[in-house]
Amino acid sequence: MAKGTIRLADVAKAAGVSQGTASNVFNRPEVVREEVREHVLETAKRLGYAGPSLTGRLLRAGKVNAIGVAALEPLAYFFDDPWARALLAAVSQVCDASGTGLALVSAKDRHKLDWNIKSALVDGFILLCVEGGEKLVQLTRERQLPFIALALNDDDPAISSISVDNLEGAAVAARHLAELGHRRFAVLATELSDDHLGPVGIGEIERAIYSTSRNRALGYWHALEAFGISRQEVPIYETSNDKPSVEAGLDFLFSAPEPPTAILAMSDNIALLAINWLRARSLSVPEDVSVIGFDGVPEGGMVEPGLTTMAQPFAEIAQRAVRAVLDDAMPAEREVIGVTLVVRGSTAAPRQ
Amino acid sequence: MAKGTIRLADVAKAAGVSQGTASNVFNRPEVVREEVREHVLETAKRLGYAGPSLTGRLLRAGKVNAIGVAALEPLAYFFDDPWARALLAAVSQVCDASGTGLALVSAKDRHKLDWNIKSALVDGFILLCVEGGEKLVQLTRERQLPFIALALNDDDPAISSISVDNLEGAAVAARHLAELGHRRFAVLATELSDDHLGPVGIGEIERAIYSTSRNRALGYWHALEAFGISRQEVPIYETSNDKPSVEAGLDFLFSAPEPPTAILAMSDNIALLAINWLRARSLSVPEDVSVIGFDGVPEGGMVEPGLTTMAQPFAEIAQRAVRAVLDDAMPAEREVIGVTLVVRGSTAAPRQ
DNA sequence: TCCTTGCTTTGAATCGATTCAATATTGATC
DNA sequence: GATCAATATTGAATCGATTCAAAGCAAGGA
Repeated sequence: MAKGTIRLADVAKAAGVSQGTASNVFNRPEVVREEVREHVLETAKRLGYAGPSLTGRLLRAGKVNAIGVAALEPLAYFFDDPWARALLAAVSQVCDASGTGLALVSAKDRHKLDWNIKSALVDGFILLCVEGGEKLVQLTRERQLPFIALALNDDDPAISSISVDNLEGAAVAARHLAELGHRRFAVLATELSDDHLGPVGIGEIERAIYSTSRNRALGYWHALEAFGISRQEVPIYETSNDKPSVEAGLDFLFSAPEPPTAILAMSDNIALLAINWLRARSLSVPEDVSVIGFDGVPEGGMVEPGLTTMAQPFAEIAQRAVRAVLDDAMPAEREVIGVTLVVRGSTAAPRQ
Repeated sequence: MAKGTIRLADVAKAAGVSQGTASNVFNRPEVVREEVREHVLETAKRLGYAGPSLTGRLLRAGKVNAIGVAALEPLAYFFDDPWARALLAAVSQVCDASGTGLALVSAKDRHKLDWNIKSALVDGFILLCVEGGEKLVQLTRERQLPFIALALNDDDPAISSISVDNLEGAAVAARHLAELGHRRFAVLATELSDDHLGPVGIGEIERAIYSTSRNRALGYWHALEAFGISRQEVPIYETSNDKPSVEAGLDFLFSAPEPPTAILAMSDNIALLAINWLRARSLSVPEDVSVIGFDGVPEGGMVEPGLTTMAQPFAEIAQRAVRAVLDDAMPAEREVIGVTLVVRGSTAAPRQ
């Protein structure tokens, strides 16, 4: 099965037509006389021609018809992290519909990622700025291709980005629980700053470098204060969105003299881990403890009890992001999209 | 940010060097005098040159340095199905290490997939033959690129493929439970044939078109018969590997007069769903019912109790597949890899 | 017969880089 | 200052297609 050394030119010559005609047979068949077309096609088959080489074609066209999704994370991140997964599922949906290819571009190592971004055959990038967003943006800039940043922790209006309304979303989440009657809250946070885990104070929140997490915290506070709950009363524990740190956080929070009846988790991932932990301690959800997540990943609907959460409109985000990249039509600077409360079984009024 | 109309030739001219030298500056910098190199680099920056265009480069090189993973499934399948996810995570690991790009090529619609395969910019394909494997192989053949089929339900030795030893793996799983003392078994099967769900008889198993499922069933039978348990005694329920059909299967199996104490699930996905269902019915795992899965997806290790399963060596499979595709070195026809029993908390001796 | 019109086909230019044999330059040595 | 080896640079060919202005051709009308 020697890889075809047969070129379009060979087919053209063998069929006794010009290269231009041969090209048309494959690209605009309607323009060439049926008789000729069939003859060329037949010749091509006889020669074992594999069809116009993509590289030759795209060199001419200048378009790859594919977009890259990039993150400063190990490649497996795309398949492990629920949020990334949900987002990618949505993106692939959109790509599918528009016949656009999807390439995964990622590396935990900055230098490697740089190389990967430089050598990805794509027309543009969607950046998952979970971590090191600015670096990612910077790396991508050099490539001089359209790109759009998702969940970027940076307010630079020169970078086109789409993110969700963390402030308002968090407020709605906290309000939901407060209205159910909860008064003792605790927050399990996603990363606020690099290289830190554990309980965090008020000042640290305000100075947190990751604005996604910061805004969620501020949203919680804002809503709770309307119910007379001061921010001092709400312990916040910073996790790295994985099992060990979330469990450490729960150990910490539930060793307090008055453990919380309501947990505000900054991601569904954290919330799901928390529910597992609580269950293993025979604390029932939602009877003993209510848990609310953030993101709206599909897994939240598949566990028992279902996870109450603030759902991101993944489909819409994906739609806009892909369009923006493909049309090189950066949206009006920073776009902020709302999230909606989805009430399932993991939240209820506290016990009497 | 007008996309660079600046070519290497422009940079070369502006810097007053030949195009060859300019090319060397980017590709073999050590060969050009430092002074010149810096000058060229500087000129490039001044002009806003985005670096050598990939299309031009690859046209020359003939290599894309990327592989495609294809499946006859909706694109989101790669992110939803635990098995696909685990496999892709492993593949991306390998790609990462060798600096190879990864493109996802998929569509539920055969015609669309055809087009996607035709236009994917890759050096070869890894085929996930969960469904419609032959079609997938056929489509890919036309592209005349190296490919390797994973989990192919077809014994055609002309197609290079890698699969796991389903027969032996299933036997080990059943033996494990039988040795613990179980005598009442039930099987929750993955698809045996198209368009069928529900309880299946012995003859149907033997005639099943999907050899993966068939061999697992045969493996179970084989091992159990050594313990004096005939195949007639073991109910088999065919699911489509999703929540509704698995739950229907459990409803069916546990409405029997003597419900099973051990469940043989043909995928971890099924096993995990089963554990959830049992728990919701307050049947404890493993005290009331033992459950064993198949695949060894990471999720199995993250739930409580951990899932006992037959683990596929994803890393090894990925490694071999990627190498085979990249080197165009098809392995010795069909490769079959063993699976290993991983005992966790979901299996134990039955209650007295 | 000549001209028009509409449809096919041709052939050369082009896309943006890499490659390599040939040539130019440099430095060291006698 | 001449020679030689080592190192740098050049320039043209090449990869495999697409594109489009121009040319060819057949049919119909004047």
